[in-house]
Amino acid sequence: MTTYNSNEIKRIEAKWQMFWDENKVFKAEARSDRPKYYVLEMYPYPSGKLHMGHVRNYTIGDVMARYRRMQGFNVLYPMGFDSFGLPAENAAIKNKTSPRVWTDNRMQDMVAQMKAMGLSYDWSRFLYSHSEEYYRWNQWIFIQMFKRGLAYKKKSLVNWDPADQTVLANEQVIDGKGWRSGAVVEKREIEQWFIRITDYAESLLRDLDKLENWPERVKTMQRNWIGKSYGTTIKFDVVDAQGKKIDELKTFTTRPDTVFGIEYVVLAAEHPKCKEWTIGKANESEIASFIKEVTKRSLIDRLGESSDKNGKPLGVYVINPVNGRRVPLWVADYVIMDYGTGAVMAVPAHDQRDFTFAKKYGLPVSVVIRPVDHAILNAADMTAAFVDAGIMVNSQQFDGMSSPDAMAAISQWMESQGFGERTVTFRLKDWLISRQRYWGTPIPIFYDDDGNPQPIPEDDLPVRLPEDVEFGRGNPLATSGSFRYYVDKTTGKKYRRETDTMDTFFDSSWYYMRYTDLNKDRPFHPDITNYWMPVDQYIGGIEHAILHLLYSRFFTKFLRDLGLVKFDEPFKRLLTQGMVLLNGEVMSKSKGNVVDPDAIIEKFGADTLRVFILFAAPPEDQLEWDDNGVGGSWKFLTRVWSLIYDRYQPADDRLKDAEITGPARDMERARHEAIKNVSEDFELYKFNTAISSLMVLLNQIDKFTAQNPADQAVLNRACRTVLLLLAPIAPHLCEELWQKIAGQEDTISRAAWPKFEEAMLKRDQVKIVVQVNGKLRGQFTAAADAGEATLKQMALADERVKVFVEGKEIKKFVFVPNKLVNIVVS
RNA sequence: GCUGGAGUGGCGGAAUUGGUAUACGCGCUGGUCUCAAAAACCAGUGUCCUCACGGGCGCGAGGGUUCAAAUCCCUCCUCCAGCACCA
Repeated sequence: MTTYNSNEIKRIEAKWQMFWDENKVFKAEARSDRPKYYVLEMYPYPSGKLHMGHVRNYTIGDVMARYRRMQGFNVLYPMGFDSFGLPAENAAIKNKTSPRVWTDNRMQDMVAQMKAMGLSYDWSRFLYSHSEEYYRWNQWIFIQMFKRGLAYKKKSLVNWDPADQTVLANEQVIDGKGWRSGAVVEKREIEQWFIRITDYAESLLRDLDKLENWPERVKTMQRNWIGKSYGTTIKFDVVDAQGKKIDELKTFTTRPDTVFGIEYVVLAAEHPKCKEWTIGKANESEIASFIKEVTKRSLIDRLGESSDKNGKPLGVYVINPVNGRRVPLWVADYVIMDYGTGAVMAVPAHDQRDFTFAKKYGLPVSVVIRPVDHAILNAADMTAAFVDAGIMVNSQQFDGMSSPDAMAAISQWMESQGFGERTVTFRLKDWLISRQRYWGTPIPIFYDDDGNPQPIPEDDLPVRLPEDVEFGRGNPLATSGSFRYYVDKTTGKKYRRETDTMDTFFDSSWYYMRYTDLNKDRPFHPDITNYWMPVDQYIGGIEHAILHLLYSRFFTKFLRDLGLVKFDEPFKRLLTQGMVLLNGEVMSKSKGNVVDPDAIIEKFGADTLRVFILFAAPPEDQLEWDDNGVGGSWKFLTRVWSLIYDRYQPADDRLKDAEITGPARDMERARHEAIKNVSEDFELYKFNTAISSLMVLLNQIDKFTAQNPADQAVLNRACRTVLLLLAPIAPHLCEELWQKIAGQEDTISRAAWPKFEEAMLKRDQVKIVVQVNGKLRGQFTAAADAGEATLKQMALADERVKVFVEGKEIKKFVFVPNKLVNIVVS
């Protein structure tokens, strides 16, 4: 017998990886009578090498894919790369190469590692977003959005790095400086491209309810992100110091019950009216410099931990429409322009922010709701705002009402009076997709003579990334001689071209549909895509809970509205795997606490790595790396190897269930139990307990000795079952034994998943546990399905039980069939 | 602060239609084999009392419901994650 050692493993694993590849074992059928199943992992960024997080992600997906194939599904299980993005460009600058060369090399390395892990991808469907065939259709989708008004350009305040000449994301600004250049970042108002995802806010929120097999956590995060709130928009007359009406202003509130307590109204610094209303006034320059100062600070800075609030009175006033009171208008840094209307009615008595602000600037506080259990709430004594529900006071006809009732009554009344309107507001903002960077999909737009954006004709797609560019000084596209102009083919006229590229989240919002049909002449074929989609099982990190998963849902709804697809949610079942930790900390290169998957594969093989990563923790939990645990997984596979080698003997396996008796019957029952447990666990991704069930079965095999040919047949069955159940988890070892020992001709990857029979799980004798007053006092074996009377008699005959029952009155006898009895005594 | 999730041996974790708490694995202890070590194999391993038989106590804390609670209810504590001046 060959021993299962490092060298042997390398030979076996390489052998089967080559076999799978050459025989296209995992190729998905284009059309099939079999039911389809689409398993997908979030495609990775080609960072260089696989880390344990990838290993965990792909191992889970691979087990699901292999399991479904064995169950008879036509499985689609593809892989690709999210290969555009800033790191490639930075690496290219650093290493004096092109982003394309750098990226292609990284991808090649990672594909080799994926193959070494034995992942059963259909490599004929490989894709990557920097291929022209892919980004061409990215551009096409963008144009469809543009044509329908969903992609638009608007001025927006962004982080500008003056050294690198590019816009930076908020995450790339550290302590007010660019992360790479170290230059102090400026705030600039620049025209940017946005996608009107807010048009879909309502359906993105509503359809979360359809996603029964998504983690509650992810759905909650998306709900919070979309942030729907019901409230009232109130219209105020704006008057000057003399009381003359000069304009109107709208505010949004979720607390219409507090309108009688308004003491001032605040505008965000970005609100255009701040400047307009102070032009030519004495405070014009004071206000202008305040606005400049506030807007200069980054959003993170402004809304950070500090609860310090700053503001200035504008010198104009508004009239509260509910009681005719004139209150001052302020500008302050605690109001956000892009939520609601950018203007807020301030009620210091009943909102903590307004309270803090009012105290700081000596503004009055007036109570309009009192606590239910206090007759009075005195504004002078308040140290914090009263934000709970209560009883209305100082609110005219609404006095005495409960504040929740008043909320409805007041908004209704304001609506009938014409100055209020019930409104729904979302926190979700439009998606800024333009980047002043090279390594991304060029936005397919040119500007006509009037400067209006026009789509590049679809015949001219793709808008290719030029190769003859210079890196290191801002966006190479903006300085490229060949790229900057679009030439109309028929007229020969030159137009200025859009030189921004797209956020890579745009690329990743539909790649899962592209896998279903990689034809170069279309993004995908509706019929084929409708066959495969939605993705039945999607697996990825929780860090994408909002961005990627929300954008993908949006794309799906958009493409459905275009009539291209028939489904409206892309991912039926979602699994978010937990992080891999070392000594309680997330593995990261910068911390230097990484375990290299290659090193583990080198020493123990891919199968051991796969077993460990699945066995160490349930997939959604954090996983603590443990070298000893890896040793345990290794030992388990070694036992499978040597035990099956040792025990499997050619025998006549034709055997009727009825002929199986004695210890063989127990062996056979253990086999059926294992099939049941593993199958059920796989459905719920409980791979850790599935493996433990396999260990239990293996222990049973170890204990069982075959006395005759019938026993041997039973033993052989058990051995084959171990291989079949373990095949999705440790495929190389199982293929080898399946062929070599069990003498099977076809690959185990195509073998049928075993079935169990309920009848075989039944026992003739069952263990009955005896409790006295709920405490465990004894146990005995009885015939299955024995009646209450029999069990009572047997329980009372137990010596230990007697001690606790003797001399006492039996008040009650509790009986759980085939499980336990409980004798209740006084 | 809001939202979601979780607290079980020395460790990773099982067990939730209420019914033998700690499956499976790691570690540890003892043993077999060996000149020795490693590997492998066998036995033991919640805790306290007891030579032992056996018993008390044990699933974050406290209470409750029940014949019976890790599981259901109430109050509280701790940890993790996400969001956070959203009006």
